[in-house]
Amino acid sequence: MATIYQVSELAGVSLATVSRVMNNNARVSEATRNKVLAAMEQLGYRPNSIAQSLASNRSNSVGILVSELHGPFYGEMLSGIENECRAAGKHVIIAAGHSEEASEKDGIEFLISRSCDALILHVEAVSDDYLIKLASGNMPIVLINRFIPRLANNCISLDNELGGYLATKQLLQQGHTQLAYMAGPMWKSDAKDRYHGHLRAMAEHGLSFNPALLAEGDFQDSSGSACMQQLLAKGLPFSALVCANDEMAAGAMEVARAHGLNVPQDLSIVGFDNLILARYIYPKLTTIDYPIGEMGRMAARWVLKNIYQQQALQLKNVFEPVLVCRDSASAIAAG
Amino acid sequence: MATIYQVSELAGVSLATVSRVMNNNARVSEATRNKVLAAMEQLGYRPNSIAQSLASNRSNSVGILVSELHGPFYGEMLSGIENECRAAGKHVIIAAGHSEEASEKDGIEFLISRSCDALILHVEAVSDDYLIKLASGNMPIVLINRFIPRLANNCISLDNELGGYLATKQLLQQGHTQLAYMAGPMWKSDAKDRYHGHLRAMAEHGLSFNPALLAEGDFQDSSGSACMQQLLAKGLPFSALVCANDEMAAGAMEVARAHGLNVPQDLSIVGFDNLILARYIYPKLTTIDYPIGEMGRMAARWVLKNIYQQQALQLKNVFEPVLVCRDSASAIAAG
DNA sequence: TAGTATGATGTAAGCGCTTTCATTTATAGC
DNA sequence: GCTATAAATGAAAGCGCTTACATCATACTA
Repeated sequence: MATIYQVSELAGVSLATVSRVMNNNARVSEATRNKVLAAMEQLGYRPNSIAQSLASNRSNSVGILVSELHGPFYGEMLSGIENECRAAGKHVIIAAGHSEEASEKDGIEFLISRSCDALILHVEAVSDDYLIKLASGNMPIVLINRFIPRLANNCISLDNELGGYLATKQLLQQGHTQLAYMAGPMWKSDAKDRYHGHLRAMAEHGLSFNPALLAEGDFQDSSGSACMQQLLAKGLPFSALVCANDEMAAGAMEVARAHGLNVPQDLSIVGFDNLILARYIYPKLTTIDYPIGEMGRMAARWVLKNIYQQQALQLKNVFEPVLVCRDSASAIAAG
Repeated sequence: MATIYQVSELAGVSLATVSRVMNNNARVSEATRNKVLAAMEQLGYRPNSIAQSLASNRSNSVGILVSELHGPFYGEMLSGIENECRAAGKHVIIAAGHSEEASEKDGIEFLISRSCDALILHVEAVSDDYLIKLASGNMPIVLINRFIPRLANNCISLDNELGGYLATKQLLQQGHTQLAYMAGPMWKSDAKDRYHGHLRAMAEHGLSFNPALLAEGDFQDSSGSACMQQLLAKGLPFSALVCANDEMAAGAMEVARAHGLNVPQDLSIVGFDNLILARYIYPKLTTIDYPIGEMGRMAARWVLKNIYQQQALQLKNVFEPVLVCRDSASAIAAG
């Protein structure tokens, strides 16, 4: 690979001048600029971005930490971020945190040591305090899907409570009165918030929540199946089920079908996230849309605006989920 | 951030010695090593990997180019690669090529300029020649899901032809004789190979292929729906449909259902890829398993073995797909 | 006991770029 | 034509590391 030095020699100018035309951050005469560009062209010169980063202490790359690289949810998010960054000439470096504290911290350290200019984090296991401390350092961070009051400006989050509320309200409005709730792992704030939304809707309709109709899963479809088994085993009647995410809803639906229950005639089900699979399962899942791709894009914009000085961008910190009506929930049968 | 210099000062040794304990590639006395480790600990030292890369001309990171960041297929693949690399202390830098030649080349250039030690590429738009030329340079590359004879050693591929054959054969063995085929975009080699497998199975069973029962889609579910419409519109009878991938199968299934066809009673459908969605759609999709996660892992191992000298690893270049029987294909109804 | 491996550590020259500061050259004002 | 000012360029010092190579101490050999 040609280096800046060879370019400068060929063009008959100094290193500094070549650097100037690359970065166009200082005046260079038109004639010199052309000489340099020609030399670059001729040598097939490509700047070594590692060296640029070391020298400038800026890497033009933003670090992203997600829980997993697979799964529809993170894929959408990554894609949103990458698109936006790429369009602005910034690059992404990705690490996975696997929802484990040690691994998340390790990933963050890695991204920092990689000289990222900013970090976009989707972390779950790490504490608020840790993040607050991190944010007070000199690495800018933006948090996706997490809300920490003291870091409100750095958070791009969804109103999960509202989502839980909307999901439940839909069922209530369809006449259901006996609802079961399948929660996500309660140590995750989104799982908790969604559950609280559910409770609020119930209360608003004057219904008391029956703890026996609550099951706690882990957001995976297998746990949706397991929870459904549990719920059914209790023998308590319920005509509707609110699931804290789509995957558990899919697992639950399968078990329901195996038990001879028709969805939605015998049991209405509402999910949460509006993953791609919600359109594939049968019947198509009524769910709450989580605009994660859009939120990823917004996080990227946050970075572009705050770190790369693209002032014009409009930011939005909290997104509101909306209900997507499909076929898995219907009005309760007469009687 | 503390630098190696401060560590060396605190420990009372030279820069070189600190570097030696970090890399453990030279003997350092136990006493010195401990002093250095203690100093690192005390300062919370983390090596600056940019500087390491620049100095050593190795980055301990492998570049990955995928077509898209979202979608179940690439997610699995990325996840497989990341897991394997992470376990070996290597990191991944990801770029998306969007199946466009310019974009793929650009991504490759980016990864090269980032001083990756090797590249794992899932490219579709770029020519064989380009890749052969690239491989002859000094950046090691491994290709996933693509087979180029002259680069056979660098290819981790699936026997797509066999997959197409197996899918078709299953249907044939179930007694079907009138099969339709829904292909992927024929300019993609995997789409072509799968189709050829189909033809081979047909020929083997003495059946001639009816071109009117061929539809070419683009691997997306919407095109699966569109192709199914086309096929149905022709009014030609067929009792089974082989789809070049699961997503088109899902789209096709929906349209079939809308036309009052029961799957599999009226129409058997076989997909390809065994994406996660194959288990979610109803009826569950009979399909060909594409072990993409495993192949990603293998690509990572290729790099570990060939670039990072982990000799012990066992490599495998071509994977064989297997049939996964679920509920969307059944023996043809009597008569 | 001198002579020689051998192990442990230090010295210093880069890696390819950015950026400050100094210097040269062009432009304008009078 | 001569100075004051601005514009264009060059020189050189890093950025935080790695890695020959040199040096020094120690342990063996004969």
